[in-house]
Amino acid sequence: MTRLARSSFTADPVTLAQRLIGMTLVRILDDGARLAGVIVETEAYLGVEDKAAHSFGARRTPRNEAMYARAGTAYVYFTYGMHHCVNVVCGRVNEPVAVLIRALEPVEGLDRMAEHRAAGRSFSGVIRPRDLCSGPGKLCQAMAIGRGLNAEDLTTSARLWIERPSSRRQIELGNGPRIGVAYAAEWADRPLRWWAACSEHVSRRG
DNA sequence: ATGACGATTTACT
DNA sequence: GTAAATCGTCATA
Repeated sequence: MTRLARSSFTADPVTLAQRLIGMTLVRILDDGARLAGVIVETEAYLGVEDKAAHSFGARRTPRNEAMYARAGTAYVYFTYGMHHCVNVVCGRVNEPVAVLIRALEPVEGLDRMAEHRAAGRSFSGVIRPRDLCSGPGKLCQAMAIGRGLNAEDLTTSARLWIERPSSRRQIELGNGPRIGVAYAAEWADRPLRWWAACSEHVSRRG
């Protein structure tokens, strides 16, 4: 497993969203524990023209500032009053495009992930692996990704990065409209979401 | 200062 | 399937 370098992130978001499927997201906790999951679902956000993107119309605020940073920067934001989502910034500097990581197949540290997911919920019981990281908010909770990791440089960070597996089989991809962007008018139906067709860990199929 | 709104998840009918 | 939870952010005044 080798960490992805800057050059792997400078692609356009449509290319990167597909390229990231099958890569591994790695998170090192403060106590040194290692959590990891294979990326199985992504969405591309195309920037100033994209009505679903936080950077639509070249909007630039303290919240989305990280979208304007170098490719390979993490953009973590808080939404719905209770969830975080993590993106990988790509493209060129000052071109606010990114890829949202929507689901992981958990592979390391499942016990710690379950602890994180169990916190603050009424249901107390066993959490099935497929409920650990099968959504953008879920995976951030499971991997303890919060505001403290916003603007983190994934190419140099000791806490968060992406690895390429030593051997990766060809992965069949599903493709369809993005989730939760009905407000984006003609951009709502554009097929900018991809997932690993064989995975049981995606947030939704079709 | 105020109000509307989420790149979601969960519980419940 | 539908609806509630919950609060930071941003546009407007």
